[in-house]
Amino acid sequence: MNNYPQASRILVAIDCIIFGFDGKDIKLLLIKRNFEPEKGKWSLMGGFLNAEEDLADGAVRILYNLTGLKDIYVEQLETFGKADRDPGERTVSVVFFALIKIDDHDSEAVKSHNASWITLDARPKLIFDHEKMVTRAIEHLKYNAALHPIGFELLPERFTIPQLQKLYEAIYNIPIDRRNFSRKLLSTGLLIDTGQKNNNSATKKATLYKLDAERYKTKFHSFWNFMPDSMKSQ
Amino acid sequence: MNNYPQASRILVAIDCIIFGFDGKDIKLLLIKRNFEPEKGKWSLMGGFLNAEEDLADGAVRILYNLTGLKDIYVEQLETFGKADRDPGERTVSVVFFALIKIDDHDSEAVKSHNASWITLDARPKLIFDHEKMVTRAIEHLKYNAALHPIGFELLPERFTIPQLQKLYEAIYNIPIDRRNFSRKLLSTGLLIDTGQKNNNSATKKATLYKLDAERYKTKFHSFWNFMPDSMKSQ
DNA sequence: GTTTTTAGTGTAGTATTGACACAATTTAAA
DNA sequence: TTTAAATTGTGTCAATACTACACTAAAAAC
Repeated sequence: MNNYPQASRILVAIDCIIFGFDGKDIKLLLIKRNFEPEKGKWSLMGGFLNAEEDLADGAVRILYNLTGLKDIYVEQLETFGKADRDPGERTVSVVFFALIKIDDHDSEAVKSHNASWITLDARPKLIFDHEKMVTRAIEHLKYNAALHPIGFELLPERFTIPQLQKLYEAIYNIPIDRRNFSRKLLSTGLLIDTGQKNNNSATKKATLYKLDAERYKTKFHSFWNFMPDSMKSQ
Repeated sequence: MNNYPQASRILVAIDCIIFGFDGKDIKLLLIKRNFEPEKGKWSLMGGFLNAEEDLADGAVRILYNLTGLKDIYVEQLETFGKADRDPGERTVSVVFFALIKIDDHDSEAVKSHNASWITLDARPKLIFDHEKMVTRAIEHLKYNAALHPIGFELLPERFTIPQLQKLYEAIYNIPIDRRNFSRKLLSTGLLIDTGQKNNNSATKKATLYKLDAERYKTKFHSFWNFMPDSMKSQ
């Protein structure tokens, strides 16, 4: 069966931008390629879409191979399709955006892929158009974290409001007023007080919250103002 | 040169969702296929990505073929990649989202492609997964028109505030308070009073505005609240 | 002229936000 | 044991933005 004899068949790649948060900095999971081409250079984790594989399944497969995690937050970000983007052969790359709880990942799998967590500031030069992909992903993170409750995906299941604030301060690289932030967050009704306190604090222990899973699902697509208005015009 | 001998080469299609506004309803430009496969059925305008063509150029080419327009608002929306989405052959489709000023298009080109403007409510069953693509595009329009000044792309260069309001009411299918809408719009500083009045009105003639091109560019990525808050939680 | 329809502006009450101060908790050092 | 330092939790007030309204002006039809 060949309905489209004149059309070109093209390689379809999948590349993954994987963000994590260590309590202080936003980090990217990048691999130092130990295979050709471009062996020894830094790149995003990726692979090719298989002939009979759904696109979304391909992304999950590649993310699982690197992190050992299956239930992580993934969004399709954008497809990069400049004709000359891969000098080896014409390749269209579908880029996925993933947020993971950094402590959950399988460090053996990461090590075997020659991958490392690298802060955004310290990221090396990347192959092909991967730097553009990362830039686009950072924009996406900044844009969406202000409107939708995705920040939680980067934190442990139980987290404190100060932790969440540090996360947002890292994303936007600005200081946020503690009191206004706390008021805004609690008013969303997304947070449930677990009754527990954080114990890795050297001073006053903060309350541990968890997400209200039901509300999180139903309200995910609402718009929120997680950030001060002044930030949103940036 | 074949660096990736084991990977599969796949057809890459481009499909375009083209929105227009006739002053009353949001419309979609759909084609009734006069070619195989699925001849006689309704679908989105599309085509295959050429071997040495940039992805974005492919979208512009396909949009130009159908509408005769080159400078239109286009965004990449999402790539659809279910393994079985095209029964003819495995095809990954990159979907583009376009907004056009409905009076500007080349009606001869549209006619020759067997295409028609169809209101959202009246749209027929579409081939493959095109209905999912349309649903996704409508979501995207609703989401983005509330936050960014994209509605203007559907109106003539000179437009009135009541026209703009009818557009937003059509997008969200809700009535909007005239006075609050006008105040909010003018406060963005995006509108320039042309000094002219609309003359296709049977009663009081409305002021014609145009976009402040400079402000439009620099402020495009700011968040705005074009819609009442009550709407945004839907 | 009078009526009908649409456009343009104003205002008062309410809710949200931003900028701030103060009290409470915990550990470590004095 | 007390004190200091750091961090968390809560409260208040003024400014701003939003909502729900009412009124005036312009244009054409009768």
